[in-house]
Amino acid sequence: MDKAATIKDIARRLHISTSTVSRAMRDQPDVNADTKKAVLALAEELDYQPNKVALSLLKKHTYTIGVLVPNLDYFCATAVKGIDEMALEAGYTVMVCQSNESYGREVVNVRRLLESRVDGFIISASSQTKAFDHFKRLQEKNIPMVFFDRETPDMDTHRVVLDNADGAMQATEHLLQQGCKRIAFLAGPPALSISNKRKEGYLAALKKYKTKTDESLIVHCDFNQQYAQVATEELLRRKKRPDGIVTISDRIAIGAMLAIKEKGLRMPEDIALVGFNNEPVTSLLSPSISSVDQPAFEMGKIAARTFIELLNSHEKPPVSTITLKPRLIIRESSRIKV
Amino acid sequence: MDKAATIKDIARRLHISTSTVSRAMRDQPDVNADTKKAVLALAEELDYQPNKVALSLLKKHTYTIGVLVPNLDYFCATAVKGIDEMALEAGYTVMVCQSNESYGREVVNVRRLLESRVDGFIISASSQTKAFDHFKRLQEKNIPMVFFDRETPDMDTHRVVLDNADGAMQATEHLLQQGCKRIAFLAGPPALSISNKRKEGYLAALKKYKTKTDESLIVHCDFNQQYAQVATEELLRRKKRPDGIVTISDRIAIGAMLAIKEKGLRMPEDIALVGFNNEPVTSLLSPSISSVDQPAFEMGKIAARTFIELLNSHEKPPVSTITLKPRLIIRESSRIKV
DNA sequence: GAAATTCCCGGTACCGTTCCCGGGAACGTT
DNA sequence: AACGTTCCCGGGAACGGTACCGGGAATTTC
Repeated sequence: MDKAATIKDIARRLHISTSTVSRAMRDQPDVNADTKKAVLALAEELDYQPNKVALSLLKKHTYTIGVLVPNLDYFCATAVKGIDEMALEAGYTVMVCQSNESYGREVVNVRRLLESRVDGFIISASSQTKAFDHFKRLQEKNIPMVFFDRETPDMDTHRVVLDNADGAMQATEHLLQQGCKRIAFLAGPPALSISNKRKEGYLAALKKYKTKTDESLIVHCDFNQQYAQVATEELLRRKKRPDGIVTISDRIAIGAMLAIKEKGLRMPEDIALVGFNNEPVTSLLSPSISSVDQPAFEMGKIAARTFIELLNSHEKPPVSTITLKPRLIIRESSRIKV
Repeated sequence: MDKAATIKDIARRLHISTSTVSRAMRDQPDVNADTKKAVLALAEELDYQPNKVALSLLKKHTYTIGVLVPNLDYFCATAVKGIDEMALEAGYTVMVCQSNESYGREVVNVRRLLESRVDGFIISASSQTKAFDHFKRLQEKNIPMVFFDRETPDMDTHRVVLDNADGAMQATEHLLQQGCKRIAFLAGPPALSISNKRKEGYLAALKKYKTKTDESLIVHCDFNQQYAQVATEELLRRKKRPDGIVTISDRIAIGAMLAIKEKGLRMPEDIALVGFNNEPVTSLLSPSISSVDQPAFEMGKIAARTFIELLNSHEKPPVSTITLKPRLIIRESSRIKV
């Protein structure tokens, strides 16, 4: 890379001081109109761009946000797009790191981003993360951070989350209204907050409708479509098989769907199904799959906005939790024509 | 954010000079074993992390890669994952910017990343980009860059691309072998290199099988599923409707599929269909959609590796073009049982 | 006409780190 | 005893930019 033009180059060629050039570039007072014009002209000619690295060193912030996500699937990619949008508007750039749902990778990524001196973090934690020291260290250093989607227990942080319980509740309630009597719940890793919240909603709906809960109908299947398929096959082999399934993700719902089709059962007549995320694919399958929609793009934008407000306020604001509302999208997989 | 410990803090507390601390931290000679131990211990205690920003200023490189992609859909997200993987391994961090297929946004992103002093760029150009000044300026400044997927005409740059012509050729040839006589081609924006290359492959296959080409069967439909659906509806309304469709993306193929289903036509008996990208969704639809698989993850990894090699070699290596091979995955949408 | 004000500009320190150079102390070599 | 090595260490400059302070010249004010 050729060395880029610096403020010194301009100063030298114009026989003025770097201070003056600096002032001229930033449209500050205390600089003659003619010199300013000369500076600006030469800057244009040399394609001068202020060196953000030097500024970062001086001002002690980098105008970059470290974004930590488990992956870049539909939901996260959409959320990242929202973050990006907001960040760009506010003059920030974004460093995205994927943990691939691995705790070790997450720790490494935090470290790297910290070394790069990001101004703070926007985080959706890996599902395998059970220790939170790496996050707590950030908190001790008073580094701003905002969590979104995947919450972390035992930490006082800003969060932007979905009302997960409500989402699962809507889904479960819907199936109950359609006449389902035995509703299974395909959950994620046992330690995952969103999975547990959704389970609460599922249980609450059953309780509300005075349906007895059967713990054996709750199956943990990671985020794996394959695994979900196997788990569903097992469910369908039981003598008292479920007539409805609520899942915590569309991937899992698809796994379930494959198992149901394989078995030759009809959807929704024999068994109704609801996914979570409202990925575009759900509307394309046949039958199309009902799913709980979460405003991913919005969530990203709000997380970024919260983060930036956090940065700009110097008196530390109290931690806030912003909860967004899910919306059940009913499709063929659960619409029982009466 | 609390101020992080610096090398000066350590030096002061140990009554030694910053030079010595610096040497100790980097395991250099010319430092006594005891002092080194003391430095390391104190560094640990203060959770000292070298300030990369200061280093960047001094060394004139930031160990960050600017990644420019049109979006984060399946293909790009997978490629970015490959880039990320490779970058992490080599000690680089990645700044991902999405252009949302907008030329203006792309220009802005180049500028921002340049201000952030990334060491170079890995780029897949926006489909709306027809002027390349923003890229050429990079080239003039000798800033390393590698293009992947979306090529740019008239520029001598390193590239990692798919053999797009071959991919479309395989798809078209396959349909011809299945007995299709009138094969339509759903293309992308007319200026998009990958679209044009694939068109060439399509035409080459027709020629090879001595099938006469009909320009009216080539329809440009952006990357829009909706538009593809409308375009296909129009195709199907013609008196001499096509009996096969080759598309340049799975999104477009899905649009086409919706139109075909709407019309009540059978796939593949009445009309056969092949997509491009081999997104997971293609295997889930019914009928499942044949698609040309491209090794996105690999492409990302190779692009990153090429980029890093480019950085490390100081004598400028000649521009290289690495071409990866596509692989046609045949599914129900085009498998005609004879 | 002296004083005060305005208008411009330059010098210097600083951000955190590395690198180069120089030099003192201890040791070994003749 | 004089010299050369080796081992450690510190001082300064540099990276590119901004902020603060101080000051000369021109202009205004009384």
